[in-house]
Amino acid sequence: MTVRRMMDALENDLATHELSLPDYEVLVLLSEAEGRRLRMTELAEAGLISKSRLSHRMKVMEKAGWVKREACKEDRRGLWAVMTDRGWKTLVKAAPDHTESIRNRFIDHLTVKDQEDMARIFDRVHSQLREQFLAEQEKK
Amino acid sequence: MTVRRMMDALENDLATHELSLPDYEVLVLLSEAEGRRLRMTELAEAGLISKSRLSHRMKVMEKAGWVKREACKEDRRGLWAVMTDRGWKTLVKAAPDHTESIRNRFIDHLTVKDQEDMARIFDRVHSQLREQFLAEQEKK
DNA sequence: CTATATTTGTTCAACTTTCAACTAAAAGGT
DNA sequence: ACCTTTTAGTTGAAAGTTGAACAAATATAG
Repeated sequence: MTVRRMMDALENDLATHELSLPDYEVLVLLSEAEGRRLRMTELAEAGLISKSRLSHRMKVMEKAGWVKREACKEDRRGLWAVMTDRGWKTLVKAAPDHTESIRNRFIDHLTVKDQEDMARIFDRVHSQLREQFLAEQEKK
Repeated sequence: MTVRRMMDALENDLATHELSLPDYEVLVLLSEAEGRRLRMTELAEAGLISKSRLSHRMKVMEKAGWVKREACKEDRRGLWAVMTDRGWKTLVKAAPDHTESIRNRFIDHLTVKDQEDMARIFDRVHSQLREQFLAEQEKK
């Protein structure tokens, strides 16, 4: 419940920049990548979304001009998802507000110790989930 | 990211009972209510979803036989969302597994102190978000 | 080499969610 | 009483998501 409200609030704050949270995340992932580009599959996995969903989403984001898809020479099945300058600018403009809104709604209300506790706990849960996830994949 | 993975895992675990997380939450809310019934609007607000969404979802859940809608005498515009026996049974069957899966994927990996820390932090964030939410509503 | 299996990304159909428009009943104001 | 506004809930179209089926390219095994 808390988490849901949090997400809603962040989503809402991002809307000022005409971005949805999922799209924002895609841009962040690309921005962090070597050459601001990732193969579609890498991007989908990194973003924890399905290839199908990414494919659809890319169509929209491409039309909006934030990204483009480029053929991949090394593997002719593949495509590079590339962030455009326009996408970069949008992200650079949105990021400070987003960070600010996280700060406002979350971090500022915690003591330093709280933050450390959170980090520790999330780390633990995260690695646990990854393990379970991998184990469940195995079975297939 | 951690949160997303967590939700995905829980959703997945619930699928055994043919329930989605949102539907499960609706059932839980009804189960906790006086007479296992709530007015549509109350339910939507409690579940943090839109009335329209609830309306659509209820149609499906009604067809599945978990809930039904009853006319409301006091206010003839209104409807009661009522949990059926069938819904109750489904919930009773699913709940232990769901709890178990939360335990598995989350709680068991935390010390008692971690749990206390989490609770404290979430309480704080939650009440903060509620305040901000209310303040933002005011402006309209 | 060649046949088979796997991987990459897209597409289609079913379903869910959102947003704005709408009906009907209840409340309020004059 | 009468007219306006608000509230309850639904609807329909558009947008988003999912999962299975698919074509094309590559990798693997005999």
